[in-house]
Amino acid sequence: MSGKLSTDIRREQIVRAALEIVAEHGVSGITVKRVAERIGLAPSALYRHYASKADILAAILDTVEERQRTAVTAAMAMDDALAGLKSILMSITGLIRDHRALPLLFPSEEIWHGPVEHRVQLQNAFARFTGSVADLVARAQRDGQVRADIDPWRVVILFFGLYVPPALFSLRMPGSIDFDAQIEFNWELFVRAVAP
Amino acid sequence: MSGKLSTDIRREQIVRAALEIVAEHGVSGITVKRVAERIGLAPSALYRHYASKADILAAILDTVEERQRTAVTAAMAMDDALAGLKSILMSITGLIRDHRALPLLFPSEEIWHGPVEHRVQLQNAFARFTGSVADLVARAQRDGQVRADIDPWRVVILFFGLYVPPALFSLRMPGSIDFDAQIEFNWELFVRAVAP
DNA sequence: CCTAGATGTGAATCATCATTCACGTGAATG
DNA sequence: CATTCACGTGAATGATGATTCACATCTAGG
Repeated sequence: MSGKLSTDIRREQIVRAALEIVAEHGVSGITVKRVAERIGLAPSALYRHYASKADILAAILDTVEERQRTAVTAAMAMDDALAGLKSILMSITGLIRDHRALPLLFPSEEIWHGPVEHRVQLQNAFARFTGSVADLVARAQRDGQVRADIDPWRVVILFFGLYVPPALFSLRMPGSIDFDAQIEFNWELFVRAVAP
Repeated sequence: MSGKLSTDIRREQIVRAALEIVAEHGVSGITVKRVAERIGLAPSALYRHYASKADILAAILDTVEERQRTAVTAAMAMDDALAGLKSILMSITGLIRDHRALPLLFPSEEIWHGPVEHRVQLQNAFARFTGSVADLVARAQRDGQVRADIDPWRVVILFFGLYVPPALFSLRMPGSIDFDAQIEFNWELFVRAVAP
């Protein structure tokens, strides 16, 4: 019906479809059948483009990882460390707006107890991310934007608290929260909390 | 081998086993076979005690809900509203220590797209919880412990940020975080952030 | 002691899922 | 224009999972 398309396009379609499915049915809701019918193919056709379902998951992780990486790189290049932190926060919230699935992806069992490469991939991406955030915090401390008597790593965890709950709320109780306004609110209180 | 036991005991065993499994394999990892073998029964035996797997999930929700409810009730009875908030935070972290599964339970797809009763049950428990926290925040505002110019509901979401990320971190990257110390840290910065 | 109802079991059923494979088909390239 | 190869399909296959059921066995109450 819908003609043949190149593997490049199909791979993109598959990742996009899978990400949508995660938002609607969770990571364990990703099913070869579901992905296939969402892009109008027979299940078996997916194997022309990815060797396995695990490969699809890996591709999802790649996609998200790359967007996160560019966001972080841009933020690290900023002069104002605190502004860099806010830039990361904004990039992440943008990412979450695009893929509401995101807050379900990190804790998902399929990744953590699936093939080891998934775990390693996620852990590496995560270590890079938290490491960069910690760097920014430390820089902000040197610049007197953040009180110097606290452990940057602790601040990183607190930083996650700025967007994870809003993301979960807007996924699970949509309408009960104004995502952007809440992020803005959380950021302001965060700045207050860590101010010297 | 292990003799026959009363349904009351079996039901408790089943819920406990299922909760352990959630911590190890995620909510979608709950399997009749797994639960059964963990308590030394044949899979079919579970149906003597619960009508279905969905019923087991509901029982899990009941258990967690009840502990949360008693914790909140105690906190609401306190004179000092801010101390009440901290008391809730401490109860929740205790709950999380007992059932590391907890932070996976709330967002899980099995609950949100399973039988409608699950969704309703969870939403109600959640509404009760957030409502109580919001009450405490409002009281703290009246008592001058929290600045009065902010929306209590926003503070509630921020409050979640105090324990959700630490819980996820200690589940997924155990050893990378001192859970109790991080909670204490987050609480202190929270107090600073919302102070008048 | 002895029976009835509560517990427990293994086999069977039906569904879903990932994956494979022998077989079509279309489009670009010579 | 013909061929080739990437792309697509439907029908198996083998796992796994929830659930049922006819049948065993234990145990409490008479």
